[in-house]
Amino acid sequence: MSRALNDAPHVSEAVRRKVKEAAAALDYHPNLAAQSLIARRSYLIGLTYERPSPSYVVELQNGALGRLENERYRLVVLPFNHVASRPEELGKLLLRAGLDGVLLAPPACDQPVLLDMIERQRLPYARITPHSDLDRGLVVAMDEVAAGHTVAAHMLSLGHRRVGIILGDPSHAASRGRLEGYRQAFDEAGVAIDDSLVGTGDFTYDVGYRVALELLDRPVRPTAILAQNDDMAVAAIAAARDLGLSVPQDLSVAGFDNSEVSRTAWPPLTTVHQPVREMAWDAANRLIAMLDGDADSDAPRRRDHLHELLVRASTAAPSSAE
Amino acid sequence: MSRALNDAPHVSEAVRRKVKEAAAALDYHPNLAAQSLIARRSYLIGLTYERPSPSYVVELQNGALGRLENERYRLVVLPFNHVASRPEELGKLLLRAGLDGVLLAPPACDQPVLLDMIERQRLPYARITPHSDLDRGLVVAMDEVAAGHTVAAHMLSLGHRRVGIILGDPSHAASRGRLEGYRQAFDEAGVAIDDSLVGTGDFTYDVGYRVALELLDRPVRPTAILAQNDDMAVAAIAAARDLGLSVPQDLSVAGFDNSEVSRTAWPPLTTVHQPVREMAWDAANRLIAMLDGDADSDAPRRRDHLHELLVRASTAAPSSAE
DNA sequence: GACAAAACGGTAAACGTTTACATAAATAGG
DNA sequence: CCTATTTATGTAAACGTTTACCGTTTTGTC
Repeated sequence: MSRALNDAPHVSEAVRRKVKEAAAALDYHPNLAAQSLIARRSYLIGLTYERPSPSYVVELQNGALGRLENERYRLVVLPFNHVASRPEELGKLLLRAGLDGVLLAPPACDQPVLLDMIERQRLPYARITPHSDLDRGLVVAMDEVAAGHTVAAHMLSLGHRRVGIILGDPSHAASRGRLEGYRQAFDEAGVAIDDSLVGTGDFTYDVGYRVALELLDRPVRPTAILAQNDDMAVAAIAAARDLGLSVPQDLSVAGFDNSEVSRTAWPPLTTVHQPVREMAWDAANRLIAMLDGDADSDAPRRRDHLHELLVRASTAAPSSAE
Repeated sequence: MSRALNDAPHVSEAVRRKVKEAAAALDYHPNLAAQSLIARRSYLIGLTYERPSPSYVVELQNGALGRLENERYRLVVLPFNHVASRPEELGKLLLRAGLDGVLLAPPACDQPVLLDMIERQRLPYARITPHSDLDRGLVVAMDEVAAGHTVAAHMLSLGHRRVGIILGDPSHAASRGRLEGYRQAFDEAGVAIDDSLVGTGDFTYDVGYRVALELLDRPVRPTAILAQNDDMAVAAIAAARDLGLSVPQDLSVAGFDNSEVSRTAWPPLTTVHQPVREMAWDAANRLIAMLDGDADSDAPRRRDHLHELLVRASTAAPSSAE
């Protein structure tokens, strides 16, 4: 009888014990499908991602699993690349997987088509570090402003004053947030941002390289470059090298994302690490809260986590000759 | 009507189309719990592992996912470390997760207690690279003999004749298999294994170091060492360095496993890579075959995959002075 | 055009739980 | 001791599918 197993009221202690003993003796396990059917819940949470970097995927997964541990929920992994690459395909897969909710990491979390499909079916979801539509659904992100502030403050504290900036794609919220953080740090240090030293990239290596060349070609060269992601930062290092400048002696460079390339680059890149595990934990946490109905309606739909600055060999104090 | 959606016979084309259109219009998705209930299947396959190495986990997962793609089955990840570390706990979790089958990677696949529990509940399972009880359940492994052969043949082909061997824990099947492979390669090359140059370790760094010191202390020093895993191989490198020998000039060293340390060691270690992805694919494949009932009863319960030799900087021809 | 056979469509039982409800038993109050 | 109240237990409906069964319609053959 289900009442005994589930510690429901209106059942005597004696019967409860007997039932439980019998269940243990037969090693009986309740049928989850039947429970799901009646509860109208599968107790399955999906996780989609596409990042090729193993460490990212594992961090993401472990974060979510950490929250799901000791819960009834189980984690189903649904990587994007294992499916046709069209968001509609992923959407169908998600909707057919019978999930109670889904965690969306980039790039799935930024597919409006996918979000439309999911919302249409009323499938609860949480987005991890989305780059656009930041007010849609439950969002867990990094505080880009704070991160930008930290990395800029690091450069300024080393003594750099002529600092070049390579922006990412202006349509990305991260790009604007990081720039805002730079601004705050410059303001606090009483240093003005030299607009002629601000170039606009698009997060790709190639464009980053071109912008870096332009910045380094100025009559008064910057002593440091803040790039809004690692790809553009390594492009800046390459550009510097091609101009006969060495990093960090002649030029300090900092990136963003703690990507694989930031570690393998030479010199290794000072960069900002996203607290992936923590964010995934939080995303799972808020999704569960939503599913279990004890969602604070006054809880913010978006939550920002703190970054971590990784100081590596690509930044140093400007040489006194400068 | 379910017959129309499921392309069952005895339903007219017209009705079928109409039903399908209506279903699409309402974007109806069949309730998986109800389907599971009647089919007595959850279409969930579990994956347990404990390896801290992200690349291993991702390879494992991607291999399994690669096979599950386009199947009804979904993959549920159940890492060991996220649970209490006792195998009984993991067993309970597995049995309660309502899985149709489970893929067991080390160390879970080597827990007799766990296997007992799983078998008792008739939960189908496949073991990936088990180290003991190799004839229990469905087993997907690396052909250790072939791998041992390859790495030994590599050493011999470089010209080494006095080759030291550091065995792993003799109770591990891998240890015996790899040694057998060494033997075959030596036989083929017409070189005798010098028993005085064979030491027994236990796969740990410390013991590996001690054994390596002993081997290198012989009056006639070996020019190469075959270690049965990477930890012991890097221990051998350390031992050589402590004796003033440089690798690979004075001593060539090869390991096994392509572990993290084999890449970060200096010099990077020549080692044998397990085809993890491929094995996970195969494990999922055979598990599915079993679940779907089209299991060849004459198919072997164990399958060996081919390794991959990674030649890196720790092996070279013996210096002519030797 | 009649008959057999095949194709089709409707109905209901079954899957294994939970839960609401009804009934029965125990307890308490008058 | 009887009634009112609480507490315990049994029963049946419900969850959303699939499938077996049965009756009806269509098709094909002579």
